Amino acid sequence: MAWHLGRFRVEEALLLHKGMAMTKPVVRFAPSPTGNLHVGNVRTALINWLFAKSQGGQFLLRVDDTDLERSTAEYEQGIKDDLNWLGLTWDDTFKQSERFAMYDAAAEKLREMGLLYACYETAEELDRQRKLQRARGKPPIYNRAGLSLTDDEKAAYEAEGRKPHWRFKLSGERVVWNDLVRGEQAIDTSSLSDPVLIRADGSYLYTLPSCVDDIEAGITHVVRGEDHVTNSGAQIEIFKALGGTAPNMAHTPLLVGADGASLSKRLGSLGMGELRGQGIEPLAICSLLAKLGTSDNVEIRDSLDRLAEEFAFSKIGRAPARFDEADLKSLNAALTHAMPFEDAKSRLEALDPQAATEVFWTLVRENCETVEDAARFIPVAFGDITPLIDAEDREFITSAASLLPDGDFTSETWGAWTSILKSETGRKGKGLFMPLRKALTGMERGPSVGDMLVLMGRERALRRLA
RNA sequence: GCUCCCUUCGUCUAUCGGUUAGGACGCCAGGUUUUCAACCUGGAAAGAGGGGUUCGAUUCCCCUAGGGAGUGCCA
Repeated sequence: MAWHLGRFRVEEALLLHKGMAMTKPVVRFAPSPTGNLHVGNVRTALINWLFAKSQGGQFLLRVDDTDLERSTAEYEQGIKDDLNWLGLTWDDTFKQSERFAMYDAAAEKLREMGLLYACYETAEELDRQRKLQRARGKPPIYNRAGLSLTDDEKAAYEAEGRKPHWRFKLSGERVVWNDLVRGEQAIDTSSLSDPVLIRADGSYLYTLPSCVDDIEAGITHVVRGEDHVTNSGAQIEIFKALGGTAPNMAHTPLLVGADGASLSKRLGSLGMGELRGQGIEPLAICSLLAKLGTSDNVEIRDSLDRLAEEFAFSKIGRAPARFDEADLKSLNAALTHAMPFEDAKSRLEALDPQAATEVFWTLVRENCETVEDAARFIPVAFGDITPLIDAEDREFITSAASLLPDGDFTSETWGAWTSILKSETGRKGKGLFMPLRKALTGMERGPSVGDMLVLMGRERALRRLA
């Protein structure tokens, strides 16, 4: 037993030592401004952010807008707005479209090394080749024809008016890394096509700029979805060719829909704007996305900092996790039930200034799944409702009205009133309370009637009992 | 087609060969002397299938099935 303890101490000390020796992580989230953020994107952003914060590191926002055609300023702003709304603030941000000179220099370096070569096939030709290979049961890998082109042949293509696109020459060897989520990971680059780095129109695909920026920004960890694992294999070779060391890699399993099928079809309706419009709180989204697919229980957390404290790559599983909107709603309900008035205040004001009081909020919040649900109870307290009075209860309600205690309503009123009613009418339990609830609030469910009674006041109460 | 990854209650998961297979969410029942919510107590609920290895497999290996991803001049 003693040596056991001793051994644990040693391991712990080693871990501690490693942790202290490790430089603070720098991570980045790199969306393309060609659309809005959806839950999958947000999860990647969140995991990066949580990891950075958990280690006291930096979280950078890199706008991958090398595709000038599809990128828009609106989407870029939308992404930033969404991240801010979620609380995923960044330490620094930059756009790839402002750094073409750096990419040009990197491309030139690769050309000089003989690792970037010109190819002249058209997209259609390449497509045909791939189909042919596939039909023969072979993997559709680029045949590297461009690599053996003579200067004359290239000149002939250029004379035809063809412009080259440029591919990176993969080593053909196995690239191995220790993935923070997947463990030891190996990609056989001989099973990959040499990636196109520069299009025929001279524009860059994300592959090279991403590596250049990661090196330049000192990115220590690339954290993204597992749809990027093969990209990582190729990019590690690019990192090395450019003289950098590849960052640590972490590839998280993708999210799937509640039915276990791909989430992609649903993503359109699950933008942050949509969720916000449904009254979903940022923390509900972050809590779910931070815990889903991990060994932690999926529970609401009251702050991003708390989520960061609990974050660890080792908790993330390797199987795809199901994203269910119903889970989001129930987490949001839990958050709403306990939400402090201050957090709800401005939104209550937007519903109705009268409703923006602490008394009202703490009374109704446990019956709300979203802050906006409070709207249902505003007419009960401050306006008019249609009383629900069943024929068989008519007589009871009339006598109830006549027995209403005098004076202003207080927290004592309800108890006093119902006690009298109980002895006068012989009614008790549900038979006593439910008719009163339905008459006074017009609903079968809701917050405590006694408290609502105080809020609505004598005049409204009498009107409803009449 | 080919390559990679995955498969434990409905869901997220724990289990580092020997457990009454544990927890959480959800669900069901009861309680808390009106409802809802919250809370408390209890309950139902799982190792995809088939082969091995082993004294013993949820755990290790293989096959099958199912799911995810990649295989782009997308990211």
